[in-house]
Amino acid sequence: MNRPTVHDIAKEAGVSLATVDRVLNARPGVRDKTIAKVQDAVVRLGYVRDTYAANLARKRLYRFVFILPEGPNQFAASLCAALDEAHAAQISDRTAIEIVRVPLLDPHAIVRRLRQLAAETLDGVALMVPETPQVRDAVARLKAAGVAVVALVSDLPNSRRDHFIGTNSVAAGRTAGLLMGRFVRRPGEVLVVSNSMRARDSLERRLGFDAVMATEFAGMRVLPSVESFDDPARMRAVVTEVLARRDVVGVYSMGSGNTALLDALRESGRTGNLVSIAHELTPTTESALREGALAAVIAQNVGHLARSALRVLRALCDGLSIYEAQERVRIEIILRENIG
Amino acid sequence: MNRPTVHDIAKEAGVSLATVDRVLNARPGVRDKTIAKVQDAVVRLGYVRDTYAANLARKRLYRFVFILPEGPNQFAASLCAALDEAHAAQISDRTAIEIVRVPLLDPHAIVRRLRQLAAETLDGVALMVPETPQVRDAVARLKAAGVAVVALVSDLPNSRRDHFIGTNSVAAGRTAGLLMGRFVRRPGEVLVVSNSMRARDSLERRLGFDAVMATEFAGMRVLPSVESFDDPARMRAVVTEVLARRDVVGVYSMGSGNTALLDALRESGRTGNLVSIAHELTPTTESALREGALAAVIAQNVGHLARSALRVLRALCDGLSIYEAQERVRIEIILRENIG
DNA sequence: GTTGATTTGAGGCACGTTCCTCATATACCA
DNA sequence: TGGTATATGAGGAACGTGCCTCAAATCAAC
Repeated sequence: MNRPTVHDIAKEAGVSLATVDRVLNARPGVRDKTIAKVQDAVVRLGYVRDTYAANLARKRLYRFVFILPEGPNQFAASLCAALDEAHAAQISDRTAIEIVRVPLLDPHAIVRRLRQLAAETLDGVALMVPETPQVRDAVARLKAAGVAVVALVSDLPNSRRDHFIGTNSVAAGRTAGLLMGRFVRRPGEVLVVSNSMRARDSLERRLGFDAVMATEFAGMRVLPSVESFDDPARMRAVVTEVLARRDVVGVYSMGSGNTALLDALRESGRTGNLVSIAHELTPTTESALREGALAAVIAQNVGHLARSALRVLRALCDGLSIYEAQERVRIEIILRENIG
Repeated sequence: MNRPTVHDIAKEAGVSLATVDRVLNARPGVRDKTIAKVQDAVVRLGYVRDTYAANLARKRLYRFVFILPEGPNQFAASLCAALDEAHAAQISDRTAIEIVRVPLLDPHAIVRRLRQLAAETLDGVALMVPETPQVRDAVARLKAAGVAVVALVSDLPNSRRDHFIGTNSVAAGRTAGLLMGRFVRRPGEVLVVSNSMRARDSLERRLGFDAVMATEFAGMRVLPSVESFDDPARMRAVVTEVLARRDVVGVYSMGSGNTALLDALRESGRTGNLVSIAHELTPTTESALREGALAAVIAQNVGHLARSALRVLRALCDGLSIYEAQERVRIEIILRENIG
């Protein structure tokens, strides 16, 4: 009736507790035949190790490192805050986390930092960095050293990462496109801005956005992406100029840098008859939503990202299966009325 | 450095382990002065009981009952499935759950069922039922018997429930209103349908919906609510008639019964130039989204509801604080592109 | 100053697991 | 057949907590 324990396994397999333990923890010195007997009993009884008791006995401490972009990135900042909060709330969790900020645009710095991580003192790493060959190598090294690796927010599909925690950027872009098409009430042009089209996320969002706009809202012309390269002044200047010269009915901001964008929009005095859509809920985008300068925000819940990353890393360390339904990060649509 | 244990508390307070145990578990036979000494040490060291070790020691089993509406309610069905899934995934959790379906429209049956619950064999109850005086009394009885009580999906604000897990219905209605106003492209009338306006949720959704429509989209006229009383035939007939006679540009479905509504809409052949918005993601609404018969669905994630209910009930049983950020259920907007 | 009640201390066993040690049993090889 | 290497068994201590018993200390009231 009750959950079977190691004792039950020992009895069922007709071996001693010590042997069961050796098998369960893959320690050497057991004949294959005996291993099979034990594993058989495990299956028959449906034994599942009590992780908490095991962690108690071995005084386990999960040591995780989070690699996040540095710089004036509000999204990364709120993700940091969410991580701290999740970590504090799960204080009973035997988990130590370290957050490392790296310059996003310098792949070598990222890899240098990854190399410094001593695999012996590390159980898992969560990475929010662009995929480069160097990063792929670094991931392979970590995996070879037995460290769990998850990609966070932005996937590393061609690396050996164990798991990706985040949303599908193409679908997010499609969602933005659908909202844009339905919100805009007259034909015209749509301005698309981004920090840098080198980022995979921006590319994929654009892909999805364009696909929907082209097939379903052919009355609107989507202009080529305008890049700001993390320079607020440039963002302001470019946006101001385009708004003045062209018949813009919508603005889609694919990346960060929304503060400068919104300043330019407000200055133009056209927030009233423009549909603007941005990504990620930050203090900037939230207040813009409330005030009406942004029509919608496409977001991923940072709290969810943080908690998922911690849960998935732990499951990977324990060799447990991952509860996909809980870890799927949803593409959220935030309007003025459902911010809370 | 490490988490303090009861041993550390004993040392810090200058008392024995037994006394610390008596204080922590509120057992009698300790002088007030000594209690204070121990509690002081707890605060000084920041002691937090290791719930897992405690549960291990006392072989704790959490026994929860979920009261959900019976009948052909797709939302309740998917909530059931989500509960089963959450429960299975958290098998290591020493939790036994029982799901009881009650006829929603019969308050007496609900209360009769609640009376049958033996408080001695029960740690917590989650209720998804309309608030009536009888239900309030039943909640008070459960609380008096030391049972944790949470309201699920639909709040019981005037009862003694410990917690509410769900969304703000007024805000959900406002969100629907905002979407309706922005999606509809010409003046006209909006049809609002509901199973029964006696349900608090429907009333509150209508309130929010009307508020937004009136203040921001005055060009549209919102018709009085049409009630179907859980009768698919009636729903079909009424909707078909209204669509034929009036200049309807949008349909807002506040409750369940979407299958019949969608049948009527499809039959009318007007899904193409109607904006229809419904609540809750079910097989019916999901396929309607994909096919374009529904423009949007306002939803709460049933998986999240289920997991939150389990977590909150456990936290209540253990006297732990609730991690609000994780338990806040969001008002989700689902379009064709972000269903996943 | 004694009595009796209350409060406190000391310790042990349990929970399910890990990780030891030490002794014994079995298999293999010469 | 003996010797050696390998497998297995038996048992114990520990992790942090709960819960129990029994004895000792302290206290209040007489």
